[in-house]
Amino acid sequence: MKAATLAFHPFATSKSAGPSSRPKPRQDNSKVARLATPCAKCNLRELCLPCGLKDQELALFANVVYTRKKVKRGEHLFRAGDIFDSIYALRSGFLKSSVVLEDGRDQVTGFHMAGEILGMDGIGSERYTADLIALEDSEVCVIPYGRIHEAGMQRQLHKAMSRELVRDQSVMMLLGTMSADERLAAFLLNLSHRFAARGFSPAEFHLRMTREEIGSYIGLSLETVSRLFSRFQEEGLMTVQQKHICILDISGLKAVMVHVNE
Amino acid sequence: MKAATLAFHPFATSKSAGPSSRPKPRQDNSKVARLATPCAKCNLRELCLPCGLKDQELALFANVVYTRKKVKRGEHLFRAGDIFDSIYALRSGFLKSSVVLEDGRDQVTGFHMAGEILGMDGIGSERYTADLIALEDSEVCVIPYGRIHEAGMQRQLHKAMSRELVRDQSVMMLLGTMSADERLAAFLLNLSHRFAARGFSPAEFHLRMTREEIGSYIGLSLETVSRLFSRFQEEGLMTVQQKHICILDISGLKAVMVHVNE
DNA sequence: CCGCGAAGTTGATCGCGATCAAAGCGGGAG
DNA sequence: CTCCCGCTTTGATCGCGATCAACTTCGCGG
Repeated sequence: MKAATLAFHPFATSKSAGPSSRPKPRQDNSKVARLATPCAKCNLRELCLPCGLKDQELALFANVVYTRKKVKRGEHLFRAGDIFDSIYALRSGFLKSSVVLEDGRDQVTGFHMAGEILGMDGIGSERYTADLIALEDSEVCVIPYGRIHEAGMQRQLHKAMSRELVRDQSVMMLLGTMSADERLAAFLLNLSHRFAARGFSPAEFHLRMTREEIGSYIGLSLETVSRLFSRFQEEGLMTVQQKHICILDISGLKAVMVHVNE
Repeated sequence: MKAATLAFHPFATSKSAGPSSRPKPRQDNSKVARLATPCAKCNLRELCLPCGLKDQELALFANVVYTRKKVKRGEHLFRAGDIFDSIYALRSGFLKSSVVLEDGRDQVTGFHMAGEILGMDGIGSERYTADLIALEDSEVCVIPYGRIHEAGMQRQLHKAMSRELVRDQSVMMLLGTMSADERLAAFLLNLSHRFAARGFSPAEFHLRMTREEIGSYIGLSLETVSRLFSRFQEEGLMTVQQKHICILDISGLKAVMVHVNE
């Protein structure tokens, strides 16, 4: 069911983009500036929204997606309440989404890596409902929602949204029924899996987020997250040096999720 | 932004359906049995998927939706793993969705009432990912996913899915950052709001689910849910007699969510 | 090079909510 | 009607994870 591992390096693609003098996209639809890397040549096309399209359809889609946008570490791609007009395909980098309650409490609701689609929460209400913040310098493709039908992309969009619904289900599961160890183990396994699907090592990677952000996402305090990292290390499941993670015993981690509570 | 209160009673509509000899829908597309209540006459059209469609488009949509299905209390509409082919519009009744972990733990992931769309989690993987179980005798309209485009309903579907994404966000918020009192208060306010949008009293209603199901949904034990009901009653916020709920002080309930933790 | 602030680690304590247990209550079947 | 079973309530206890606090490490800019 899972597609074969892809061998490319999306996080290293946007370095040669040149100086900051990027041309404004023109309003003239009939003759817009083409992307240096249109979808047909994009490393992420097996993973991104156009996934599964034929060449012909891909060309149509490329007509709609002709703008890129860079978001520097710490900056917002958009904020909750901004009016919705586009969804975004993450080309490179790493972002988090978070929502804020009236009283100031906030929670991280997701971490996003290359190939994922952002901003779909805005379709329903014409406004985005979450903040999207870059955890490292990132680049997205801008997909104007109003033109999605031109490309016959509705099906793909349905699928992307549906997959997000399913992901939310597992997070609800995690927050609703799992103990602290299980949550962290599940979180790490999820990251590992997603890195692997992008051609990176499933065992060794760099955390882009702080302990506090992890804790917020999985419903724990930052101290508990830190303690669990230490304990997993003692138990030989992994090594942790700051944000550099190395999973030594994947099946051991998986076992945490069943063994702990017997 | 919220539509005016609607005055109808979807939960009382399906009684006169007669004996169990309901005709099988025919395969012949050109001349299918028409529904007794097509979308154009349905009480739920302001709330349901075709919401916002013009008469003409509505007629197209009604061509696609020509089957109903009854689900008795305790029965499944579908199960996690079943192959996906249709989404469903809930016409009357009340259902829960739940997912099961390998080790048997399960969690309720949602409660659903008239006008809501079910099964969208299946679009991404061609399989449903949750169990859908009726908590009272219910009736749904069957919407074959493969024919959705005929009706030009993609936009509406996007919106429905997006709204569900946003709802999931608030559940994650609830599970991730709220205390027990806040969770139950938020849950009650949500129910109240949804009943009101369907023309029922926002203050007085009947819970279709058990304490255990509530607890599962909001991440608490059934005992804690029960204790909180008792406490809210002592505090004069509401009355509880088994499953019959009466909210006496809505703003008091809202205040629980900020006042408790100062 | 040093100094400073942000991020992370570790320890000690406390309280919320889970868990175990036992007693009411209610509704449906015979 | 009565019995029975599932749901609910209430009590007593315990443990996980939050919180408060102190200290360390890292990264960055001057």
